[in-house]
Amino acid sequence: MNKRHVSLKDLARELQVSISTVSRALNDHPDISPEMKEKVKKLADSCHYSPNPLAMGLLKQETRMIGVIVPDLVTHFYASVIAGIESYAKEKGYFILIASSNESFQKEKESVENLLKARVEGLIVCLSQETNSTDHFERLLEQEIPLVFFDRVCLQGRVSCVTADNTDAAAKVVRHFFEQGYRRIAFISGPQQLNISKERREGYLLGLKACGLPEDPDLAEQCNMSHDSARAAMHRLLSLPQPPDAVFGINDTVAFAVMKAIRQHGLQIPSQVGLVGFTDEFHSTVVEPPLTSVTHPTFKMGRKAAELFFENIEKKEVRTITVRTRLVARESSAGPEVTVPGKPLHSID
Amino acid sequence: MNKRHVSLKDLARELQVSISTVSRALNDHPDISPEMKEKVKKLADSCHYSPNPLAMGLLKQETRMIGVIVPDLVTHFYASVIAGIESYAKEKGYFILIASSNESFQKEKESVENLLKARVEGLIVCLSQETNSTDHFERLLEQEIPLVFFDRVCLQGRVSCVTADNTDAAAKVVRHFFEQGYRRIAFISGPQQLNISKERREGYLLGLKACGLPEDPDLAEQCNMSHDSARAAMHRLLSLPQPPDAVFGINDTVAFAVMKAIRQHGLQIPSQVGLVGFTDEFHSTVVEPPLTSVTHPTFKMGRKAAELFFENIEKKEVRTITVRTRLVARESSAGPEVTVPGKPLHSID
DNA sequence: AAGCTTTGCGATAACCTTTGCGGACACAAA
DNA sequence: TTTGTGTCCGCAAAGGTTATCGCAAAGCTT
Repeated sequence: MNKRHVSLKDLARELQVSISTVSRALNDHPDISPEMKEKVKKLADSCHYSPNPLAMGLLKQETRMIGVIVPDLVTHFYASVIAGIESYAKEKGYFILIASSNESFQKEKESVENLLKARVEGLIVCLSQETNSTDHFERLLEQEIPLVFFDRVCLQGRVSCVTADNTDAAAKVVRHFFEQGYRRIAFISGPQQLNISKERREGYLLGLKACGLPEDPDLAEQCNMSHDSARAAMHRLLSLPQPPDAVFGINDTVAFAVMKAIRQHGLQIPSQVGLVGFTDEFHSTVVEPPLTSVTHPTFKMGRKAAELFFENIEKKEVRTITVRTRLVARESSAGPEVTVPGKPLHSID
Repeated sequence: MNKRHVSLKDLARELQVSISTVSRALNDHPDISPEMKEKVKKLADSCHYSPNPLAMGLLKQETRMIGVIVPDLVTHFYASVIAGIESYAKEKGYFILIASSNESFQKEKESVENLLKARVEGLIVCLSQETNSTDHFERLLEQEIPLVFFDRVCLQGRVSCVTADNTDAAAKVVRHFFEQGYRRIAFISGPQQLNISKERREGYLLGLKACGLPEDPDLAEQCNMSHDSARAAMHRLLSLPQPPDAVFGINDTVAFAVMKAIRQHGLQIPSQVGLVGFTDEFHSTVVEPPLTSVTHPTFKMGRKAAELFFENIEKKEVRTITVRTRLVARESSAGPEVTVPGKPLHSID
C-alpha cells in the first residue's frame, strides 16, 4: 500500500460495496446489517482507516483547531499557559495552532491573518507589547469569530478575558515590603498601554497610600520588559540621589534582570535592596536568593482561557475570569539591613 | 455578511460569472481578460477572500502542517527548539501542530496517532524518556511519512536526526573539571535507553581515561531527569564515603536540582563541589553562582530539524546533522578549595 | 467566403465524507 | 394479484478549489 491514507472509497472498492454503505457501517447506522458492519470495521481497522478531517471540516464547516498567539514561546509563563490550553483542547478533541508575535504589533496582525487563513475556529491571544490598536480584533468580533484574551487583554466586556488580580496583587506586594521594614519601594512597570502595567501600577500606588508612604515619581520606573531595558531601568533607580531599598518587578524577566543589576552594583539582596517579582514558582526557587514573588497559576490560566473559548463557541457567552495570585515570601524580601537566614518563610494569601 | 468566510461561489454569484472564471482570475490564468481579472480581484479583496485550505488540502493532498511531539512544553530547551521549528516552518508557509508526550510512552504513541489523524504531512519528534520501542515510528517509515528526530533520537540512518555532539561535549566537561583541579568527578545521567544518556556517559568515561582518572562506578549515577529524582541521585552521591568534588549533570533540570541538593547539604559551589550542566544560555546566567555549562544552540537545532524535514519531503533525503555545543566556563566550576571570584571567565570551544 | 487560430469563459471531475431519498428485494397481509 | 412493511444498500448533493476539456465568438489567413 503506497498511499498514505486509505479512504472510504478504497474500502468500498475492496469490499465491492458502495461508499455510503461503508460510511454507515462505520457509523453504526441501523440500516446496515450486523454482518456487513463487522466486515467493514474489520477491514477499516486493518487498514488504519481514519476519516479525513479535511473532508469533515469541509462538510461540517468546522476545523477543530484553535489559534493561539503569544508574545513569545520561550518565556516560561507563555509556555505554561499554552500547556494549559493544550490540555483542555485535547480533551475536547481540538488542536491548537501556535503563532508568536515576538512582541511585534505587525507580526501579531500577520498572525491573526495567517491563522484565519488556516481556518481556525477562533483565537486565544495574549497581546504583544507594542499593540496599540484593536482594529484587527474588531474584525473578528464583526465576523463573530470566537476570541479570548489572557493576561494582556483589551476590549473587556466585549471579549472573554482571563486576567490575574493584578491590582490586588501589587498592593499586597507593597504591604509586604512595608511589613518587612522597607520604606522606599520602587516599581518597574512595562509599556503604558498594557493593562497589566496599568493595573499593577494602580495597585502599587494604592498600596503606598494604604501604608502611608509618599508617592515618589522617581521610584515608578518603566521599561519595555526586555532584559536589557529592565536592567537599564534598575541602573537608573540605583543611581538616584535617594535610591530605593526595595523593588517590585512587573514580571519574571524584569525581576531577573533587576537581580543582575543589583549584583553589578555590588549590593546585597535582601539586606540592601529587597526584591519581589511577578513570576512563576519554578524560576523563583532556582535563583539565589530565592525570589519572593507573586505566583501565577499559569497552567490553570491556560485551561480557563480554553474553557472560555468553548463557552464562546457553544453558548456565545462572553465572560471575564480573574485568577487569584499568591504572594509567596522567600528570602529576597526578608528585610533591610539585617539578614535573617533562618527565618521561617511564610505565605500570605 | 453573516457568513464567516466567502467562497469562490459567493464571488461568482456576485459577479454573475462562473466559479472557474473567478478561480482563474485570482490565479492570473492567461485565459482571463485583464478587465475581468481586475474586477474579480477587487471584489475578492474587499470581501477578504482567501482560499479555503481544507478544500485545497483535499485537492492537493497536502495540509501544510507539521506535527511536533516533545516531552513537555515548559522546559526552556523544548520551547526554544519549537520556536526554531516554527520560525523555519513559517517561512515555508507551514504551520506546526504541537503535542506533548509528558515523558510518557503511551502518550507519545497517542500523539503520533492523533497527529496522523489530523493529517499532518510528517512529524518532528523528541522521544519521551520512557520510549523503549520504535514500532509506532516504523509504521511511519513504511508509509513513507516524513519523520525527523532531534536530541533524543532512534533509528539513526533510516531517519533524519539532529543531535548535539554529546560524546565530545561530555569528554570536554571532564577535561575542564580536571584542569580546574577537580579529581573525583561524578556524572548524573538519565534513563539508559536514551541516546543522550549513552553518548554523554561514553564521553564522560572517555574523558576520565584521557585525564588518567580511575573509573569509579559509584560516581556514575542515574535518574529519571525529574527534579526530585535528580536531587535524590545527588543526595546519594554526597552520602558516599568518598563523595565527589565535581558533578556533571546531564541536562538543565538535573543541574538545577543538583544545585539545590548541594545547598541543602550546606556545601559551597565551586569550592567544595564543582558543577557543570548541559543547558541553555539563559538559565545558566540567572542562577547563583552562574553555572558553567555546555550550551546548546537550541533555536538553531529547531531550524535544522525543520530543514531536514523539508529535505525529506522534497528530496526524500535522510540525513543526520550534529550541532556543535560550546563549553562556557562560569563560576560554578572555578576550582576546588579556593574560590577565585575575580578570575576572568573563559570559553573553551 | 471558407477555414483557421485565438480569446474568453463555462461545465465537469476530482479530492473525501455524511445524509436524505429512493430503489430493490423478500415476505406477509388483504 | 395487489398492497403494505421491513431490510439492505446505492445515488446524489454539499462543502471549496483547481485542472482539464469543451464551446462559442471573434479575428485572421488565403
